[in-house]
Amino acid sequence: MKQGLLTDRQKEVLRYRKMGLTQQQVADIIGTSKANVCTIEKAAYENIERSKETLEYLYTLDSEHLCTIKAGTDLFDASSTVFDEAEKLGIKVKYNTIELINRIHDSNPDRFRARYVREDIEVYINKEGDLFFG
Amino acid sequence: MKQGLLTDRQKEVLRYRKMGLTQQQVADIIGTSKANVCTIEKAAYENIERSKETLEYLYTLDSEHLCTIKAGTDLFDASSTVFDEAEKLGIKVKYNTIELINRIHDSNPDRFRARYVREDIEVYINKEGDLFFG
DNA sequence: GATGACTTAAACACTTTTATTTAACATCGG
DNA sequence: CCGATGTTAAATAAAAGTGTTTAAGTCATC
Repeated sequence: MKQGLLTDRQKEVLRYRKMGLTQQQVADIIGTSKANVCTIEKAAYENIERSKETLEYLYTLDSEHLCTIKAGTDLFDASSTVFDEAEKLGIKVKYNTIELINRIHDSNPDRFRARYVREDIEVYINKEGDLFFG
Repeated sequence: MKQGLLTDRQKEVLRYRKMGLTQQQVADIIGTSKANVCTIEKAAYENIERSKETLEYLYTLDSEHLCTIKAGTDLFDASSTVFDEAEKLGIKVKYNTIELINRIHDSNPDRFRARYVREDIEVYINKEGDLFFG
């Protein structure tokens, strides 16, 4: 059983690229073509994407879909929606408004510009009132 | 490109098992042996583990190694070390002592016996002062 | 000590992923 | 237009992962 999804080759490329090297420079260092570096890098990001999807799936296993926060929504409006939808399902959300907003924000800070959501966020809830964001 | 790491078979088994069925019952439903259900379930959990490891790795990519907390260390001593080492690097840790101890502990509760660390913990830090534990 | 729930190992056919080459294509700044 | 950077497609050999069977192995409980 391999540890993690990324191969040694993929990690190698990722590390050099993170350092700011071009694909050609990485290719020279690890002794291959730039086309190959591109392919390896792409495969690495696909693996990362798949890892995220896999863990996402776990949340949905014992949770149900609560609502979708649409891109452009104000974070404060979104939190109202979450509470309303949870109430419809008869589930008490585990967090107060402040905690809820922090949790949404922390789940992926890149998805916000100030108080506004940049891309759709799927919200899941379980019977205990835990929330997950996809 | 498959979506997520889990195969349809693995998801199927996971879902039935989550419902509380025994491996034998699942085996009867999906038409195979209980030994096979066990194998599929195991493979599913290995894939989940690998997904976690993969995303963990991402953190360490834009972080640098701060220190190693040796097995046997008192958690309170460890937190002092973390602050000292971060200061040497000129990075301000994002958390206060209490938050830090909670974060270390939450990262993997099994690694502790009361206040004592049971196995070595690698600590990584990024420029923002975020900490990650490997 | 038999039964039910679960785990493990070996072997197998099968599918998917990986790294690689080569050759072509897109973009953009100078 | 040229050169650098990056992407893509097709082909291929090697490696890794999957589902399956069979047979043997815990471990707890009645």
